[in-house]
Amino acid sequence: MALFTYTFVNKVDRKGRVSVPASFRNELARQSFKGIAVYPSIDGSKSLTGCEEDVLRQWSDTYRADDPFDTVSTRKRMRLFSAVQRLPLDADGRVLLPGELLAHAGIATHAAFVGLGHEFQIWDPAILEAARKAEQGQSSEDAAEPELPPAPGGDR
Amino acid sequence: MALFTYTFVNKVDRKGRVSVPASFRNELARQSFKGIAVYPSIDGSKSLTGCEEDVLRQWSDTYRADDPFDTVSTRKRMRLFSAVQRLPLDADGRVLLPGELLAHAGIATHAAFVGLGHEFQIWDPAILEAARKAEQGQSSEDAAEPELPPAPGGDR
DNA sequence: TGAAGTACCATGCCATCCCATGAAAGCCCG
DNA sequence: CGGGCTTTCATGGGATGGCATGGTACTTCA
Repeated sequence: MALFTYTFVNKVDRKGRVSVPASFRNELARQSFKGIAVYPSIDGSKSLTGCEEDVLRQWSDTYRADDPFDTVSTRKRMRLFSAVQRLPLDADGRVLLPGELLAHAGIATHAAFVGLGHEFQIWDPAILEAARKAEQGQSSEDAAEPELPPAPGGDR
Repeated sequence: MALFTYTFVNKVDRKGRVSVPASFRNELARQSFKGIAVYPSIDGSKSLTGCEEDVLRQWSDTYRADDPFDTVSTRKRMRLFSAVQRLPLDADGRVLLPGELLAHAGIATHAAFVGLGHEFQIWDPAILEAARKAEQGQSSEDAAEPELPPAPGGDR
């Protein structure tokens, strides 16, 4: 299973192309489809989420057991799957981010690939920085959750 | 499970390479991935923390079962994984510390590998010494907290 | 025929690989 | 017990290949 870590900032060229970080590509190398699955993040943030196909498949399998009359399940699946795009990697390890996705994430010239374990997110670096700051401000009132250490310093 | 002990000070060359102490490497030898996982220490100190990659994999596997709509899980994973860099060992047992991590820890020419049991930290030797001194100063008034033993004597 | 998308090629930097050196520790054997 | 040999480590440098990035040619569809 793929493991995505670290935060890489790459440039987006005029055509909307971005290099997927080499370490991410290595994690993807095992699967048959040479590309990534990307969709607007469902946590409401201005970002995109990407993962392997296998992860989507696994989620689909869990929803499969749901009651067909369960409208919540249907809404979730719509939210999750209806906007997923499978972006193929070109020969140089880049993907073309469609304008729709770029707009959703507010990405213009740079894209930050953020490793989240089995999946990753793509952010505009400035928006990401702002989101981290905002969360750090909250984290003090979040102290009720002892299992989670304070965020590692926003670097760079 | 690996057990890291003692404090080793090694040189950082112009390219940012450091030899991982041989005794640490021996502890890592069992796992498949030949390398270490490093991230800015979450205790706020000017240092890096390192561990085996297998530990990350275990964390990732537990999160993997989470519902994709669980935003708390996503936030946790962001804090856990977004700053973790996986550094492969070269043939001579060295890793390349990226400039970002060197800057965070204030490391220039020397790096102190500090064993902490199942994980370890990487410090600039001078900063480590200062931190130990500062802690020793506090330790008398800190005596109410028995969990923290007095800092061991300087290394060598 | 133009515009948009796609595949292919070019470049410069940096990480990785490979080899060399030297110091220290362990080992064997007299 | 001591001297020389061997091995393990830490360290340095040069060379090669990968990677991010930019551009150009070609294809496709309206």
